Amino acid sequence: MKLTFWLLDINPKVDGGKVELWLWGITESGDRVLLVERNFVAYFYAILHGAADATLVSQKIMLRHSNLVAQTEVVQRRFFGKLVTAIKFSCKDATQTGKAARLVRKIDGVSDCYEDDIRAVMRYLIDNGLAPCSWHEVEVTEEANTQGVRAVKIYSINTPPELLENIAVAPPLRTLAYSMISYSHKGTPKADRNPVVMLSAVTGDGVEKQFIAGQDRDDKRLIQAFIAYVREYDPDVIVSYGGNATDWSYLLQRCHMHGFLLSLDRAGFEPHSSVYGHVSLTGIVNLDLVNFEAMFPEVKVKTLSNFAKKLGVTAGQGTVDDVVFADYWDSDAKRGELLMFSLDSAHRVYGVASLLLDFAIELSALTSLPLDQVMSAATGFRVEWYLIKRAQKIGEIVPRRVEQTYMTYTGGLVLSPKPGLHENIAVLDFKSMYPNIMITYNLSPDTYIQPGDPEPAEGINVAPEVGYRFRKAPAGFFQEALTYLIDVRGDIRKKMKLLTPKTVEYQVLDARQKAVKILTNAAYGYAGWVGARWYIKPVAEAASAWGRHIILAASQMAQKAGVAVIYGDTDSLFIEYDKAKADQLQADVKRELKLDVEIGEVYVRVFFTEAKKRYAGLRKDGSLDIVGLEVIRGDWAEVAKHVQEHVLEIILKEQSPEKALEYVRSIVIDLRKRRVPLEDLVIWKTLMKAPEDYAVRAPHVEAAKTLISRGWHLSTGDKVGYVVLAGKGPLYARVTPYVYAKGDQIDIEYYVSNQVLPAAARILAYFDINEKELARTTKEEKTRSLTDYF
DNA sequence: GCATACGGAGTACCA
DNA sequence: ACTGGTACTCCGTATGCG
Repeated sequence: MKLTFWLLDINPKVDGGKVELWLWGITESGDRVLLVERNFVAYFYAILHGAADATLVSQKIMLRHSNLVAQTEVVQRRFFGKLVTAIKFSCKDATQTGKAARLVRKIDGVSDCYEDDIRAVMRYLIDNGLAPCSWHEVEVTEEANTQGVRAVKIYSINTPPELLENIAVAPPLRTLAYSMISYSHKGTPKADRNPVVMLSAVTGDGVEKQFIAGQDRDDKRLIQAFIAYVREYDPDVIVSYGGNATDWSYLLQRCHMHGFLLSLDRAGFEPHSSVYGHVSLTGIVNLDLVNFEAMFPEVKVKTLSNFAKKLGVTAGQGTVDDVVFADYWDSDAKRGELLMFSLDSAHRVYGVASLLLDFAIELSALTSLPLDQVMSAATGFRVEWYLIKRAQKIGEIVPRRVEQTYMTYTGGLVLSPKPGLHENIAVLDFKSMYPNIMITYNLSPDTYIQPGDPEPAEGINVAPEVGYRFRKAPAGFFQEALTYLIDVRGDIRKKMKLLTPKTVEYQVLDARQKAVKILTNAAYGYAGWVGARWYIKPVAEAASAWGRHIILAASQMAQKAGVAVIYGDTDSLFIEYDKAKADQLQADVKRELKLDVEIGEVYVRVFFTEAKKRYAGLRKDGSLDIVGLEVIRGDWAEVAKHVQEHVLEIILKEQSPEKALEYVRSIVIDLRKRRVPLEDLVIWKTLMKAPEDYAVRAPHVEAAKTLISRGWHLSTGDKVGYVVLAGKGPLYARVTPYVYAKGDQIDIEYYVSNQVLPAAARILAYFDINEKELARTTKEEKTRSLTDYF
C-alpha cells in the first residue's frame, strides 16, 4: 500500500551484522507510525590509480574479500572536479564499512577509499533524496508490532520513500517541555547524592503537570510518574533547557540507582549520547534550547529566563537563583514559590521552543540532519551536510576529513574612521559579499588550479594580491551549491510577498529563508575551516583578497565622485549621504565591480572615536545603533554600560557634552551613596579554560575558584559573575562571586574609576571632557556629599 | 623602594 | 568543532628615579 508521511526521526537499529533503518513518521491522519527499512546496503568508493584496470582490481577485491563484499560496480565519478574511475563496494555487513575500506586501500591499483565514513542514516537519506521534517510517499506493507514500540502502526518499506516537494507545512506536533530542579546545599547537584525534587512539564494542549518528591526528598516516585506521563502523552518532541549536557544523564543515573530503566522513548530504549553532543531518544525529537542560544549573541548571560525575556516569552514573575533552591525547598513558606518557579521555567521552555521550532525544522529539511541533531551540530557540519547533499546530486565523491596544519591568512579590510560627529551618513553594504565573490569568480575546491598546473582553455580568474588561479568554467561545486541557495531564498521571498505575515505559510517561509541565509553566509567560513572535508585554503584566501580589493576600489570610486568616506569594514562603506550621488555610486559599483550594493541605514548622526569597529549612530526613528562600544559588551558592569548609553543619547540627540557631564556626575553620586543595586555592579566573564590552566591570576578566574571551592561545578564556556570588594591588593584578590557578595562590601571607587568614568570618557574625551576632568568635578562632589554625611 | 611603562594574556566584539 | 581584524583591561615584570 501507498502511505504519505512526515519524517520525524530516523535511527539505525543494529542487529548483528544487519542494519535496519527505523523511520518514525506522522501520517496525514495524524497516526504515529514506524517504517522499517530492511534493504539498506552500505557502500563506499575505491578510487583507482589512473593506469589501473578497473575490472581487474574489482575481481581482485571480490576474490580477496568475499567475506565482506556483497557486490562491486565500476563507476565514473568526480573527485575535486576531476573525472575518476571508482569501484563502488557494497558491504555485506553495514557496520564494517570502515574495516573493509582499510583493507581495500591496500590493494594494488587502489588510490584511496572514500565515503566509508558516512553514517547509514545519512547515506540512506541523501542517496534517496529524503529529508527529515518533510513529507514523503512510500510503498509499504503493514506488519505486526512484534517490537513492542509505541506506534499506531508498523510497516516494512518495499521501496525507498520519495520526497514530496510541494507540501510545506508540518503536521501538528505533540510537544512536551519540562524543567527540573535538584536538591543540593553545596553547589551543583550531583546525581549520585542529590535527588530531583521538582519536575514540571507543559504540553501543547496547555496541560501543566508537576512532579514533586516526597517529604524525605525521595525522587523514585517522581521519576516513575514522569516516565509514565511521557509514555501516556506520547510526545513527538521533548524540549528542555540543558537536557543534553545535564538533565538526561542525571535522570538516567537516578533511575539506575533506584533500580529501574529510564525507558520513555518510543522504542523502550534509554536516552543515549549521540553525535554532536546531543542525547537521542528513539522516535522522539529531543531538543535542548541551549543549542539555540547561539542565535542570539545579544543575550550575554545565558540563562533560561534571560533567553525567554529576549524572545518576549513572559511566563512567570521572577526567577529563583540556583544557590537557594535547597533553602527554598526546606522552607515551608518558600517551597510554593519554588514550585511556581519550576512551572514558570517549563512554560518558558515551551514558549521559547514554540518560537524557534519552525526554524529548526527548516534547517533540518535543508541539511537533511535529523531535527534533534541539526541544532546541536556546529555551523561547519550543517554547511557540510548541505554540501554533501549537493555533491551526491552531481556525482562528486565526498572527501575524508584529513588532519591539516592550521595556517591563518589575511581577512577583511577595515578603514580607519574619521573621529567625531558626522551628520547624514549612509551605510553602503555589499550584499552577501563573500558568497557572491565565490559565485562571481567561481571559487571552489574543484576549480582551484594548483601552482604548476596548466591554464585551461576556458580561461582563469586570478585573485588580487594572492594570485591564486581558478578556472572560469565549468561551474564549480561551491558555485552550484551557493547559486542554488541564493535562488531558493529569492523564490521564498517572492512567495512571502504574496502572503500576510500572520499566516502559518508566511511564518514557515520566513523560517525557511532564515535557514537558507545562515547556510549561505557560513559558506566562506566553512571554506577556511581546517576541519572541513572540502578545505582548500586558497579558496577562502582568494575570497577575502577579492573582498579587500572590492571595498578599496569602491572607496576610491566614492572619493573620485566627491563622496566622502567616513569608515568601512569588510563589506561596508560609511559615506556622506547625497541621494543622487549615492544612487549613481551604487550603479557604478554594480557595473564596475560586478557585485550588488545596497544603501542600508542612513543615520541622522554618527559618532566615531579613533577606534575601528566601535561607533554609535542615531537612526531617523530616534533609536540608537551602538556598535562595539562598552554598551553592548557583556564584560562591563551594567552601571557603566547604562551611563555610556545615556551619554551617547545626550550627545547624539542633544549634542550637549555639558549635560552629559552633569549626568555622569549624578550617577557617580548615586554610586557613592550606594543607591545602585548590586546586580548593576556585576561583571560577567567567560571561563575560557580550566582555572588551573591560566598563566596569570585573573579576577574572573579567582571568582571561579571560589565557586568551585563551594561545590559549584564550572566548565569551560561558563560565565562567571563577580563584584569587586573593598580591601588591599590586586584586583584578583578582591573579587567574589556576586551570589555571595553583600552590598556594603563593595569597592565603590573601583566602579567609579574603572567602570563608569572610562565608559563615559570613551565618548566625552572627544569633547575635551577627559577622565581627569570627570574625576575632578566628581571629587568636589564627593567632598560635599561626605560633609553632608557627617 | 616605589611609580610607571610596556608587552602578554585574556576576553569580547565586528564583519 | 566556520573565518580574520580589532579594542581594551589587567597582570607581571622591566625600567627608571631617588
